[in-house]
Amino acid sequence: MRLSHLFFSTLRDDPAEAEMASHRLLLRAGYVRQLGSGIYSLLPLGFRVSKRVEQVIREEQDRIGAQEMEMPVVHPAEVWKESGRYYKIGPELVRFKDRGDRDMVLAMTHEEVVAILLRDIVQSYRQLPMMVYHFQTKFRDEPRSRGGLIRVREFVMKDAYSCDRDEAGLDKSYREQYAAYERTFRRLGLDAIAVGADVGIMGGSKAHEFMVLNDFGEDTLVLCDQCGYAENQQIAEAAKPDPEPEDALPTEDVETPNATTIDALATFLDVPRSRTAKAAFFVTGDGRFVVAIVRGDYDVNETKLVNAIKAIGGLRPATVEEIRARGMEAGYGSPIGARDSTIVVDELVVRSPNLVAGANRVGWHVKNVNVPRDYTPDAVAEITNVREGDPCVRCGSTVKLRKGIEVGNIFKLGTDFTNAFQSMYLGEDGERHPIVMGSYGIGVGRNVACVVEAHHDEKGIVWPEEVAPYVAHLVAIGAAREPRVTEVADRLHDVAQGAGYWRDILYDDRDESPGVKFTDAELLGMPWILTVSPKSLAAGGVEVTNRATGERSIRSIEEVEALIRGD
RNA sequence: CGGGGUGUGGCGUAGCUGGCUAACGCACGUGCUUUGGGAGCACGAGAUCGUCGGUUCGAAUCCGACCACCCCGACCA
Repeated sequence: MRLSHLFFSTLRDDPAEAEMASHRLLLRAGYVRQLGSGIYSLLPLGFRVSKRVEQVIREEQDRIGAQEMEMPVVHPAEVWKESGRYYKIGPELVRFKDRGDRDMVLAMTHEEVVAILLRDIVQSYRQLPMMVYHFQTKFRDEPRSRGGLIRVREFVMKDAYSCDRDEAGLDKSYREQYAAYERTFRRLGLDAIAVGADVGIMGGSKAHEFMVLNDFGEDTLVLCDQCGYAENQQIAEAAKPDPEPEDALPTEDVETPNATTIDALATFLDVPRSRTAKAAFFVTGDGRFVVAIVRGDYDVNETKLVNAIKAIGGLRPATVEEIRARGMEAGYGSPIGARDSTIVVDELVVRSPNLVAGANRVGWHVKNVNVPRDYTPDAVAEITNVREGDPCVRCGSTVKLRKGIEVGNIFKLGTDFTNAFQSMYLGEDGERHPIVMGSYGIGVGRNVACVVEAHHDEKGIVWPEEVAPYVAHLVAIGAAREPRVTEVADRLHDVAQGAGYWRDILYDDRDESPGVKFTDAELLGMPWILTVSPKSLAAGGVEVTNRATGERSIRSIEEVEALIRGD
């Protein structure tokens, strides 16, 4: 590919909006362009990288016997109504009408379609197990996109679906996908770790997320170096040792002016935050009012809270008015005297005697509050976030918290979808059974961005060979002075056509100064930079530079041809 | 949706407080010179200053509404 005709342009200045290295470099080097919030075009270079990433994923899916296919982006809404997700999922599911006034949706994922296909196609246990996958555009109208390709609204995802006779079969498929994912991310040059995760809108019993550590990550991971414990903070269990036992003392009102936060309260009363109880107020998607109580030295984990009370439609923070309407006071809140509320208490609070809690009047708290003596919980559950330095729930050592980006996930779906769609097979026993499903996703563009996050330097991108858009970047210098330069460079470019794994090389044939060409070559990040110049020819051929290590050497033209051919 | 911020040629910005010819660097076109690390000179093209409305003799600048984008939160590959 001649750079003079490549549809791209490099930027000398950093784009103002790009904060992450991957976003900045992909924009500057001409791989992607933004069209709208969370909506990107892939320019030819970006498209090639994307296809290379897909190819790695494809090979690893094929290796475990998954069959590639393709399912549609636009679905009749009936499909999503039948599974119930049309009603469960909020505005991130884009709904519209076609010309016949029929409800339609843009697909966020494809469990429904797979279940329908299974219903049509699979009749007998002999057809199982079976795994399918496709690369397809998803549209999710996310509340907020961010980080360039890290979080977008339209993106291509590899989603695979395993279909088994029973749980044991699902376990096997799940393990195969787990292993395929480990191989996939290793080949992409990503250090991904698998963490246990919440099942979210997918339902099902078990899920792992594959994470790469990154300060811009949107998830917090709880990691134990000692025993290898790794879970998403959303579900990681908090190990909370028993407090010192004390006799329950009588409650006592205490005036606490302006102590609307735990920090202010603890400072004012000169007690540790662990001697206080914190109240957080939420409203569920279906209108229930929830009071969550945790000890002052912990934070509420909303995922655990949602799961503890099976909140429909998630949670949103309650307003001051809503809190007051239930007999409580924001900033001075506790369940004492609460009305029309679901009271969920962290189990540690039940074990902690004589806490300071809100009095539900402005400027006042209550000392020596004890549960269940002073109020009655509707539920007691473990609903706090693990904190940095907490004891590991598995081995007792100390955990650390790190930010991570989710590059892939695997879910044990079970039979929710196949039951909803009556996707049954006839078993050896002559009975009809629901097919047991798993689903497995990898976001292609996000992985491209993560590869750049992991593989760049101050000059630009440094592609691993496995995903590089081209194996080599050929730079011709001093062609005006020495006709042989053009002659040799053209020849190398010709040799590259259709040759080797990459089928082509990038050839900078532009009439630019050497500085511009070298700078662009380093920005674009091909694994090998080939320089043809009067100097290199005099020295015996072509200068070959390894972009990653900076090592350079002069090779004969024949040797370089062999490199390009991939010999 | 709540909070914060930004919209001025392709990119990065100045100008806005204190209204009056829209400026600078890069990129772009032509010519000459230059050619192993973001070249020089000359000439040139390119912006109804996000949109709509208001104030005013006069608005990029002041006021209002709207739109878009970015950042922080609530959600996910």
